[in-house]
Amino acid sequence: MKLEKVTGIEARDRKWYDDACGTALGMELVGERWSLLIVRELLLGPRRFGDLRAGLPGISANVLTQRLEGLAAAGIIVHEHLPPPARAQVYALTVWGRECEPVVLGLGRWALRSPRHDPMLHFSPTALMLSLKMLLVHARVGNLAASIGLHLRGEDYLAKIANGGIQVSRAPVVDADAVLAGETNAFLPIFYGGLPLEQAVASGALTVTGDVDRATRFSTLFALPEKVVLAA
Amino acid sequence: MKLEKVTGIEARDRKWYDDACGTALGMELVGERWSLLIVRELLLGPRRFGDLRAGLPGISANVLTQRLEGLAAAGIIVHEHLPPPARAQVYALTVWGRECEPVVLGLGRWALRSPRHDPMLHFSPTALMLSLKMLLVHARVGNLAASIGLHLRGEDYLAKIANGGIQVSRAPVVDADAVLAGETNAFLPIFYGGLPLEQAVASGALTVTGDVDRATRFSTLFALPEKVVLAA
DNA sequence: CTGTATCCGTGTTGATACTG
DNA sequence: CAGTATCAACACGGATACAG
Repeated sequence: MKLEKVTGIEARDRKWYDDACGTALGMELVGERWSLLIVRELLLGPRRFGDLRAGLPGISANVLTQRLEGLAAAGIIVHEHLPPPARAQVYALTVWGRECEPVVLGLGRWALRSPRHDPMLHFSPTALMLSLKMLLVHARVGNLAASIGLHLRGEDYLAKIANGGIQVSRAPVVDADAVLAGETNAFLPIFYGGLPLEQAVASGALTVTGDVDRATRFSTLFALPEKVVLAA
Repeated sequence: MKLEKVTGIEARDRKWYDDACGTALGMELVGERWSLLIVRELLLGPRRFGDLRAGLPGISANVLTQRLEGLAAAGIIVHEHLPPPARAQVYALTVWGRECEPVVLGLGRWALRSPRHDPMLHFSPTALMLSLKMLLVHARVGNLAASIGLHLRGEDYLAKIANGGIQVSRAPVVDADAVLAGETNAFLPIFYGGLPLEQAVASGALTVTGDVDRATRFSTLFALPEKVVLAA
């Protein structure tokens, strides 16, 4: 073989920041293209290769493989081969990996003040569920308690409002007070654009079953942060 | 079938994630190589081109130029040409840009659990001051009030402990209770490694003037997060 | 279905040298 | 001091082919 191995090592060194600062290390760990979005897709539980591709518009298989290897080598995710007869492989966050959720949410909340944000782009079910956690206006919750199911791209998700906070998970929507179903992007005008839920239902953008009142109250708990005004 | 203009546009598009998720937008805004570290260097106030190069080991001038342009175009920083006779150019965070401080600190705090962290690498004065904010153990502060000056690479910094919290800034060390001076890396064993301040002074690694008692108490307020144990 | 391993065109990075 | 110009590596994304 050639000296590719040597140049490969040098290339890796060049990718690092040589900085003792934790933030620099953080960017080495999850700052590569796609890495943090892979973490995002795993925040609601283990996923398979194909699930990740579906949630990440435009990533190619080889790059996804590389990133998964890198994240696993760093101890942020683990690659689990489930035994037969399940015979599935999944990628899951480690405990430490899950601890970066506040960073993922905080970055998103900050970035959404940018005028550059375009809500018409692809929006994965996981991203939608996390956005609820990201953009809940705590002051609006009051003493509401609700368990709202979301049916997105064939999967069940759950959002639970209790004690002024919210929990989201990928879980069957049984014993939810109400269940919403529709395209992920159809939820944005309702949760963040002030569109009344009943109007979205009337237009056929989504469907509600169960306690419509509670679903309607739920739909008003969220808000996008105020946009930044850029000086010309 | 390919026109050069078209490929140029496609190339730009390729850099983005085409994702409505805020986290993806955040990675577009500050996820490029070096970008978040430039923001870090600006968190304590405006800096000049040369200051940034000095704080960022290994960045090249052309890349720094590109990143500054990108961050300015995004509205995260502004490039200010000061009028004569000052005749200096500085880069400063916008109000919105400053708002990502919690993300910078949170990412650093999370990443420092990695076994990959190497405290022997380059450490900029700004990174040291921010690390105090990042790694303060609130429970240890009690009712301590202290104003500690740090003299780092010819510049004065200030850390103020009050009301159980900490404030850091780039400011003259006048009316500080005590002033510490030394290489940035010399502070790590003291703040995060449990090395007694007096011992570091005895070894000549740094100097203390003023209220040594208070400086010593100050030096015990911080801790690195617990390291992650990686499965073999 | 779940990846892995190629090749290839292009863009980005970083080192060096250079200019105002 | 504050950038710009140039250029050789290399990483990326897309396509494709292929293996378990």
